[in-house]
Amino acid sequence: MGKREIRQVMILDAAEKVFEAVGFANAKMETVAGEAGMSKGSVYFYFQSKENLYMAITYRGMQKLNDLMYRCLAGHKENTGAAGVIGLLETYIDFAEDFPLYIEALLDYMAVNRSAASGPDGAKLTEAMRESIYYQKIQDIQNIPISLAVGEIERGWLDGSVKNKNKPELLFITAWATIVGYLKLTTASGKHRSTLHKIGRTEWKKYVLQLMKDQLEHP
Amino acid sequence: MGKREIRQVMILDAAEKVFEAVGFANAKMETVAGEAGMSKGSVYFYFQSKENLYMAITYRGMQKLNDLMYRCLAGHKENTGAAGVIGLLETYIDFAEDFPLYIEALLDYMAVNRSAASGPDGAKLTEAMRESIYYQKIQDIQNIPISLAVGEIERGWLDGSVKNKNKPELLFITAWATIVGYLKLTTASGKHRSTLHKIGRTEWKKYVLQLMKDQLEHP
Amino acid sequence: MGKREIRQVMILDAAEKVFEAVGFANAKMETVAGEAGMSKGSVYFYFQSKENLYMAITYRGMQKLNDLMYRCLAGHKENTGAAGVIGLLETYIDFAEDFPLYIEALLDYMAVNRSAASGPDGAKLTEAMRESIYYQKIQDIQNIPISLAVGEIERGWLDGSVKNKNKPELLFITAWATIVGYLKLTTASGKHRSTLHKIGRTEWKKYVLQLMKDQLEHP
Amino acid sequence: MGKREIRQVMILDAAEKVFEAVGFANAKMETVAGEAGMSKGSVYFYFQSKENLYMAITYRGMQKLNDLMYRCLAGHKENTGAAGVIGLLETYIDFAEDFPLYIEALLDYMAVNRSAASGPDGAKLTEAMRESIYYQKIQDIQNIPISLAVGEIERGWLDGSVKNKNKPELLFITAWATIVGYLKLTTASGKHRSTLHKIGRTEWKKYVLQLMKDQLEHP
DNA sequence: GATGAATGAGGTTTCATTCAT
DNA sequence: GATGAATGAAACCTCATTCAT
Repeated sequence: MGKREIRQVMILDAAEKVFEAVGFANAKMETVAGEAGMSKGSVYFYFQSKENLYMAITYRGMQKLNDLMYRCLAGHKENTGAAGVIGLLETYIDFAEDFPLYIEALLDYMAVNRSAASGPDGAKLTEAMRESIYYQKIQDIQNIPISLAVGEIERGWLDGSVKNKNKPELLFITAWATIVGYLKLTTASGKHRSTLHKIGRTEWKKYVLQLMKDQLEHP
Repeated sequence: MGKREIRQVMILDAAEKVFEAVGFANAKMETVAGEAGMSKGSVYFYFQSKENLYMAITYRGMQKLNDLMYRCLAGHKENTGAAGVIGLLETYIDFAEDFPLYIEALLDYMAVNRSAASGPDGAKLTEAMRESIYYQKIQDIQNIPISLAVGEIERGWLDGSVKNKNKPELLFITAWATIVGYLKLTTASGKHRSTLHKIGRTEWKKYVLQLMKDQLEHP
Repeated sequence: MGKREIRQVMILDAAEKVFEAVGFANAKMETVAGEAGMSKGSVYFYFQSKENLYMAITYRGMQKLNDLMYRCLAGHKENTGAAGVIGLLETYIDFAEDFPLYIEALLDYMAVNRSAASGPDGAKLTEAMRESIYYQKIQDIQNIPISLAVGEIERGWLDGSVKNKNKPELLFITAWATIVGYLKLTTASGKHRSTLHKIGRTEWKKYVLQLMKDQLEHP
Repeated sequence: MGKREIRQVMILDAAEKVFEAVGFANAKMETVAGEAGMSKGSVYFYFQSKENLYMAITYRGMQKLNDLMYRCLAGHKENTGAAGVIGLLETYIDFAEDFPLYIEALLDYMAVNRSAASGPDGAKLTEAMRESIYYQKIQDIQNIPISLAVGEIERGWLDGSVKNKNKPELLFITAWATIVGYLKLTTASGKHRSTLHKIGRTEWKKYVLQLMKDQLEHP
């Protein structure tokens, strides 16, 4: 890894820390630079705008997630499709716990992506994000997770481990939503996670995965 | 309703519209005032800061939700506890679809509430919100929905309609998370809702409610 | 004149002073605000950008020039066309001496106006100027001086005072260029005017007007 | 020409191109370096500051102009003084058309030169220019053109070709101003030259030279 | 000598909030 | 009470200049 890449990583690490702590809108580039141990100018040298920096982080998060999912499936080659699906979900839960900022970023990305032609105001942020060089890069890989999950569900149909005949997307999105929602309910600025109404994380995770398993096997 | 209250409501309505359209951070008090058909000074006369205005909206949302839930239960007095729970969930789904901003606001409130002592920076937002006169008012009523749900589950245990013996909170939070997550996955700035990966809203709602029913009846 | 107009004028006066002293590019909005005895925010309240402020000044200059020219012609109704032309030129010379910044601004305006589709870089200034609300207003009145001059020359043809049968524009533009050029040769940042190579201003003015007179009468 | 000189020339050529395209204030050293096919560091190695680079260009322009004027007079040794003067003017017109940036630079130089002690602010530019090593060099040769012209006029007096007995400077400065002014009226950023109010360049040049000839012969 | 990453002062613009009318 | 002009603290971003490699 060249010096250039190292410094880029330093900036990304610093930015993640800052964005996670105070949120994108409240984060100052100055703070990011300070956290990275360098000057504002350098941050702008490597990333050209605040939005671009955010998109770079989003890209990193998407890559990380895809990487984890591929890795997970690699370990489930010999297992049933159902096991693969559950493995992917567990991977996602862990990812969401470890990198809440990435989840936030990916949700923001989806929102931007969805709003084809947003209103007259507040569109500047959206515009700036779309102009980022990372925007397209993310486009290219954003559908990998859902494709993998759908693939595993279909594999489960063939090997008999998945009996639920609803659309794969229906199954997966519900699971996805549950995880995202749980994160939202228990996270403050992505930083502080806590017990919610007497339910601990481990307990919840076990319950949800069991629920998903039941769902898959439900005829 | 006196003139004062009328103007307050006009401001709240306008603020909701604006916050929903561009998000709290990007919203300008000027825009809110314009949308409300009055001057910035008036907005500050009735609400003392942007954060306070947001907390007022949050309070309004909380009241609305509680109202709907009470109303729902009133219609389920003769029904089983399970039916009551499902009714509450359906109420919440509809509430989330009709007032995504309220959901957002309530999540923000929970986040602020949770972060006991946030970091040295970025604490300003949090601080300002906690100083709002509405903050305590919300505190007092924030647990009503979950209490009602837990109550219905316990009633279901007694009348035999709920067989799942997991902690009531576990059941309810999972359902809650699923709904919140789905909203996050399909909403951009609270404004544009769309179909996600071929799954329509009605289809999804039916599926989720069925899933919840199965969960409750699962021994 | 309402309070609003008064403050606008105060800002314009201050801005003229600052722009004339250091040039548009080197002028700071802060300095303008200070010179006007108010805050930066106020300057932005009345004029929305630095470019817009400059265009407002340009518009003011154009209005001033037109006003002086109309006034001049009003005093020459009984005179020959040739006298009218000379009057207009004298008016312009005096205008140029009294308000060198206006000349500068008008030249800038013409340059922006001319560069229909400027190059890829440095076009931002141009773009910002064209977006000013004053840009169109100037468009509408920019041709008045030359029209008046051409009109006087044609009147001179009829009354026999102008014998030069070249295109009126040729006569006028040459005169115009001479004045503009002289200003350029003797002005530093529009502020300091001095004697150039032993030739005083009065001497030069007399000579140039005589030259123009000769030109008009030249068959 | 050594390698050093070659690189200097490459930088000067690039800088001229850039300054002409976007103007000195808007030009970036980065762009200059890129246009010259080398790094910013190199540009700073050969020229020590942006202002110094501009002064180097100014010096180059002054040299070029003087060279052209000497060359012109060399071809007019056998001709009358009047012919010499007209020749010099034609040389200057062509020079102005071919190198508008040089004209701009020379005017800037004169302005700096004139403002003995400019105001408290905005003096930085001026100061930086005066500190350039080229500043003095230009001082030494800046009066050559006007001296040559005055010389030719005086020669014209002797040989009878110039009958106008006004101060030579008066004659020459008026011609000079006309040319400079015309350039200002028809040039945008030194790049785009266009027809002004139906008057083409050739037509104008012919007219102006004739006008000058008449002036010289006018008793 | 050449390079280009690093710096940081400085500039424009925004917007929550205040307050005189 | 209502208004909207005024304020000024930030925040983003630029770019001339430096300097280690």
